[in-house]
Amino acid sequence: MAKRSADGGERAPGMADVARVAGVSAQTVSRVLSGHPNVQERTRAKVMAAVDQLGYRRNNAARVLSSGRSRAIGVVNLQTNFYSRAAVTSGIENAAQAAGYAVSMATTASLDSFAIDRALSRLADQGVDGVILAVPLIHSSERIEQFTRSTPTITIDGSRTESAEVVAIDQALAARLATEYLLDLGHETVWHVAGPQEWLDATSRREGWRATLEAAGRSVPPPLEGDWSPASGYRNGLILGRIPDVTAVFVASDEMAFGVIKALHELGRRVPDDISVVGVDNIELAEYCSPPLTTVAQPFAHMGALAVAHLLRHIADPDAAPRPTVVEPRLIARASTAPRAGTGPAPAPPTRRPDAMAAPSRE
Amino acid sequence: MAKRSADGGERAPGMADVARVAGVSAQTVSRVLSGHPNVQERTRAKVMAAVDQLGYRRNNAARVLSSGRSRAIGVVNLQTNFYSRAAVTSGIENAAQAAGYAVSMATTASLDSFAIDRALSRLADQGVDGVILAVPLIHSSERIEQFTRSTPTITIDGSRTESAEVVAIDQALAARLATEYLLDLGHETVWHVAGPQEWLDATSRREGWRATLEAAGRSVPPPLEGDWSPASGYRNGLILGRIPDVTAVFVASDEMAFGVIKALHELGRRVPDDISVVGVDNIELAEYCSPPLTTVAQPFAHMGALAVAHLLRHIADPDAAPRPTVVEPRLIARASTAPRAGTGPAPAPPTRRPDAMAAPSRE
DNA sequence: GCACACGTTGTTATCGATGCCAATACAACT
DNA sequence: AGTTGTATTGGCATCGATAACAACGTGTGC
Repeated sequence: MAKRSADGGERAPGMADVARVAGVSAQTVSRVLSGHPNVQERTRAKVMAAVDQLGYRRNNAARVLSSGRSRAIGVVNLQTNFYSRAAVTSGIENAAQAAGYAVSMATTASLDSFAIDRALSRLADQGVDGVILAVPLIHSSERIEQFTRSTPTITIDGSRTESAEVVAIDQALAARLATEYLLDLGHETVWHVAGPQEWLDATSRREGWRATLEAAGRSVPPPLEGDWSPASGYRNGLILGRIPDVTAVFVASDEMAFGVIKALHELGRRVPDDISVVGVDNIELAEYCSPPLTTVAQPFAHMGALAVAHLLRHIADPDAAPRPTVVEPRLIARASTAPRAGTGPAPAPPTRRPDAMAAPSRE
Repeated sequence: MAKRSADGGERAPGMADVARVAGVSAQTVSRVLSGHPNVQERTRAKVMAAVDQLGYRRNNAARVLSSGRSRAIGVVNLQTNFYSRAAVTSGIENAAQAAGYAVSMATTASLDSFAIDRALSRLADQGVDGVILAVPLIHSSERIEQFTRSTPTITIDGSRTESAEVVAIDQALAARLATEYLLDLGHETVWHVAGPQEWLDATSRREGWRATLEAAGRSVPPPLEGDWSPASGYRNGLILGRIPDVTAVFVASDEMAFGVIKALHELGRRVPDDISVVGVDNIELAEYCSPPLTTVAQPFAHMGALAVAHLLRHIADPDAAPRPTVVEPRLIARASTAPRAGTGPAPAPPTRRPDAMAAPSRE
């Protein structure tokens, strides 16, 4: 019944053992270890000495049971190797760790509400204090809504439920930055390879792209759609490359963008000479593949940290008003884009200075 | 003191509540929920009905405290976005989840024993049943050894401690596959951009490369060294590209390999026409960047799953004999490699039959 | 000089589920 | 019929820490 260390019949020391060695009560040991202010310095020292001597560690399960708080947060994530997911997760872990919170992961292979509900269930069973939902929530369900109502929840990337706070990157702005940059280079219009439309950020990018073109009075080509994978970019590239009009493409992710570029190359269209390509994400390889990819950098780690901050605030004060937060992406110009062939060496003055390269610091 | 649901004064239902509604004892509820065999079907149904009606969930903390097992495993990981780390982690999460175990993450920014010890501490505080150490352990420490002695631990990628089981990819074989492939293409010798030598898999690759060259009676060029980043590959590529002899390079990771290729391009050396490049990892973009990268694929997800399987076995039976396991990598030939320039369409007879892809034999 | 406040420490009840053991019921055997 | 066995169920102690409250000693103000 009791937990025993693996190497013998010895049981791990408990607070009572520490208390005995230090000559105080268990409660005092608890106070010392929790950093409670009202403890005499001498007592504190005695306790700490006993703790060191016994190699004592507090039993987390007992603390959770007793205090009702687990000091753990859960993250629901998609089971993929997308750069963006990993980057956000990493930001979350750092921030949580710094705040003294543990992170429990629950990945889901599918986006249907059933699968997501299962992931949330696992986290609830773990007794997490709060949850960061880092997957798009296409269809919410009654069970999910009930969960978000009873457990502090932050959603990332635009998953929307009634009772959760949202932290997101301004995807419409990302699309606008990319599209305007291409228009400023003299391209007549800009084609788009979108992400899967179940993803809210994919639809936001598509709408941002469309709105930008319309605002500039340009024709809006029919959007293509991929699934974020390089392979799907490649497939779409094989289509785009066969359309003579195409001189500029905004692709909804870097990984798809490289697939597009590969296909264009195979069809004999040069990038950027014949066709300019802009991606989104600024993955680490974006600068080192050929050609270096112009892209829109997203502050993933920052967003993860922000999500944690909001979540902890929400845990501390469940009644605080939700406060949606949007962080801004940034264009990074590289060599996959060029002035439209025929417009000459001096492109029309850009609406924004292309100075984004100045400090391309990754986070 | 008690945990209350966020939306009111109601406390979450406990086993006693379920028992009352079902008209049985709490103990019977526990048995039903644990899948204990000796429960009458009628009783089980009554209990399940009560559980549904109340929306009851077992309190994890109480279970852990009472049973002494947490059904959670910990993973120590490096705080980076390396593809390999993410891929292994994903394999671990799937396998753990399938086995009904939760996963707790602890990332470390540095590899020194102090930082790793802190990560292990956090996991120990969480009360995990076992740990997968997915970072290289350069210097073990007494505290780390003590931890691995008292907690089931599996190390991945060659971190070695006295008392932990090891699951690893055969890195020497990976190096041999790459090097032999290049020699078979007619290259006189093969240069090497190694990973940071604190990483055991980096040194294993370097030694495998060296041994293969020596076995073939070739000269062994001085190895270069990067830090896994594309940028470091680029820096090394700027050096390699200035050495006329170089016709073939084995780079210890795909991301560095693309950095190398970019530098070679900038120096006017064509890949693969002038210089062949082989990477390691088979990241998703390897096929879609230009040129498509010949690389050695590593079964990351499989390794993660294997690590979990071993760990759970070890948790179930702490006295079982450690059983180191090695899984085998696989060469994937793409377009970044070509027969040595000047050897004509028919390369010199290879030192080994170029069947490396078919059935990689162990050494 | 007395009452009161405050800082410090100890005592007790409690969190919620499980392990162990006992008790019951009912079937199967000698 | 008596006895043994087995399946099912309940009672109680327990896991290890914390919350709430009580108790103690000391200083302070009136």
